[in-house]
Amino acid sequence: MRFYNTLTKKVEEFKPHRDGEIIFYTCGPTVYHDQHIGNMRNYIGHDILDKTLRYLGYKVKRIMNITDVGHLTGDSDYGEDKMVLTAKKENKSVLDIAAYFTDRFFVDFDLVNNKVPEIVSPATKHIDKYIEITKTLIDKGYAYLSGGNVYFDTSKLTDYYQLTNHKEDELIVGAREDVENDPNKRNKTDFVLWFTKSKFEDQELKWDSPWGMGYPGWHMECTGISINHGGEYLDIHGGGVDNIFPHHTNEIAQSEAYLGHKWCNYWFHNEHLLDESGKMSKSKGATLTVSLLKEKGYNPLSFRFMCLNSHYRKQLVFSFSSLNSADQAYKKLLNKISLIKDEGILDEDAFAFYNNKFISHLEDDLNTANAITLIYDLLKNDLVNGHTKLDLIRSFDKVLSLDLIIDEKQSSNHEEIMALIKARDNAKKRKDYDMADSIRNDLLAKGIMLIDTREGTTYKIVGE
RNA sequence: GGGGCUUUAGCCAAGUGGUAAGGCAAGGGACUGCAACUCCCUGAGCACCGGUUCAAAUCCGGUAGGCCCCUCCA
Repeated sequence: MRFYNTLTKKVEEFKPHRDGEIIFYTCGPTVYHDQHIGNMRNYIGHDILDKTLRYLGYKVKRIMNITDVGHLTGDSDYGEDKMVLTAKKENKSVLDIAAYFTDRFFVDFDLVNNKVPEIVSPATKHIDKYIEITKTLIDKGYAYLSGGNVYFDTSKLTDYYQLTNHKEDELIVGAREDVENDPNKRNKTDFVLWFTKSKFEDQELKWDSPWGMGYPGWHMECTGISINHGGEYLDIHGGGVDNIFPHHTNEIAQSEAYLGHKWCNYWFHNEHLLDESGKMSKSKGATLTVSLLKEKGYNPLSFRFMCLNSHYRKQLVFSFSSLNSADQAYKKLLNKISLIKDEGILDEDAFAFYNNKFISHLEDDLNTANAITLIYDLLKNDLVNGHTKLDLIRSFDKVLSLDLIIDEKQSSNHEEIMALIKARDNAKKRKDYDMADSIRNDLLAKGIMLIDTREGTTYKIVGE
């Protein structure tokens, strides 16, 4: 398995710490708002990596956090906690808001057939760990108290910028105008581990700590959760490209300072989904979610199909015309597959041949576009029998998760449907087209679409 | 100002040294009571300029355009 490692900036062979076992951490959602389709593209990318590793036979333990506390707009104490802001606006408690958006997130997560990680943990469940880590960092001299808060001292590290090519002198603090400088910091890249002094006196979620009542800094949760659930060695840590700096950079800093050794060897980052005006943003008007696409009549899997036809490390511009195109292509593909007759016995050579090709595409930095193209090649190959084709596609779908095969041909009413098809054929022979159309329409209303082919009529279940 | 990515047919998109996958759309044809579906056929010399090479979309240099990051962010 080879994929691009942000840490080394190249595509490299993946080797976990323990043979055959992988600890894989994904930065999860901040639940003060809905996650838009761009966020979902990122989770689809992680899902493909997760499922590919399993397909290759690895035992994967995947961990994802839910950020439900302390996500300030900045590391200075002058930000505003988004959870609190939303709670105030909605007149609900912070945890109510978090629970609400967490549920909504997983609805969309499921709509695009993402597999839920083994461990999903809210940040608020690991406060003790954050305190312990912070305490240790102070003891080791990596952290200091200033203005009531605990800061990580980035000047204590020689390779703080290992994940990026930034140069200390060239960093512009406040490249964005909404960021204010924090006078409590010794170095401009220092960041908060624990807050006690907040100008937000109504901060709802606070915990006791050696430094007073307060709450953890933004970067701490991923370190705490991953170490609690994954141990001292992480194999893969993933997220969106925007998290490379400062979030992941700071995670590495505090985690390795705390552990005293190298923490995670592989960093996996997904590029952004853009809209026609540039980067999708939570603050840019209405949030386009997967659920909303569904309401508009799109199959959420068409969106997944669209994402998989592109590469996860390439920016992808979202537009409804490209979604329409993907939607059309996806439907056609399903049609073609539904017409495959389950004939013959498993052709093991053909299975191995195509399966190996499929694996080699995924092993090549997750080339899902080529993996999908392979299905088209397979469909066109007359030398492979239907049964083998179906087995292959069913197998590929373990990774692609596009619901390519609906095994419902033998559903309870199969006989009944076949009888109706026969009745329609007879009606057609009598040229009683009103009757024939009526049978076709009745079945369609029940979600069964008839397909006339040269070899006779078949059907497929279209649902709804 | 610094760092990174990107530019392939109308559109989406593979391809990282040997003379351009696939899909959508479009046109033509087959099938058909009609429709849908399906099947067959048809298209680009790879932003531009220069270099390396027997050979470049693929490597190097430059130019132009687009995008992202540089403490909200997937």
